[in-house]
Amino acid sequence: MNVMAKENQNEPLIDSSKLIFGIGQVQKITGVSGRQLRYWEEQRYITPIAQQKGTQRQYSFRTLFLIFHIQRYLSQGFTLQTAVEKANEFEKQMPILRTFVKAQLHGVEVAEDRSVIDFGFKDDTHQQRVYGIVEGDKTYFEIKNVDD
DNA sequence: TTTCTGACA
DNA sequence: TGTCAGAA
Repeated sequence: MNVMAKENQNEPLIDSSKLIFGIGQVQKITGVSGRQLRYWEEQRYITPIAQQKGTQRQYSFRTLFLIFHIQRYLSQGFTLQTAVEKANEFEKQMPILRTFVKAQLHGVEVAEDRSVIDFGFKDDTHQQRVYGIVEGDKTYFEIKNVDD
């Protein structure tokens, strides 16, 4: 049997809601120009934190993340409109992925050649256990019977 | 110094 | 989208 490292509980996460970025920071982090950010805002693709008239824009971590992905899709050749749609779609998938991973990630055993991710039992019968194998760039699943 | 809005050889 | 101007 493999000795899995039980390193769950990622509780102490930073309050992403308190992470605010100025337009200059966003430019450096995402590579998106201020001109583009203002244009995207004008097109209502992104929305800075509610501010008044000509004050400096502030972006939430959530928005920074969205901007990052829009830029990522743009660099892949998609049009701005499509990039925005894909970025928003990805954001919808995030909570689903988070929920699944948080519930199914039982442990990770790291090794140089072959790392193993423990996804727990396949089902309620607790007869088989699912493992995700990572060998360099190669990844695949492995299901083992829990025969004692 | 940085950011804001408006404009366009 | 870049870039320049004039102001904050």
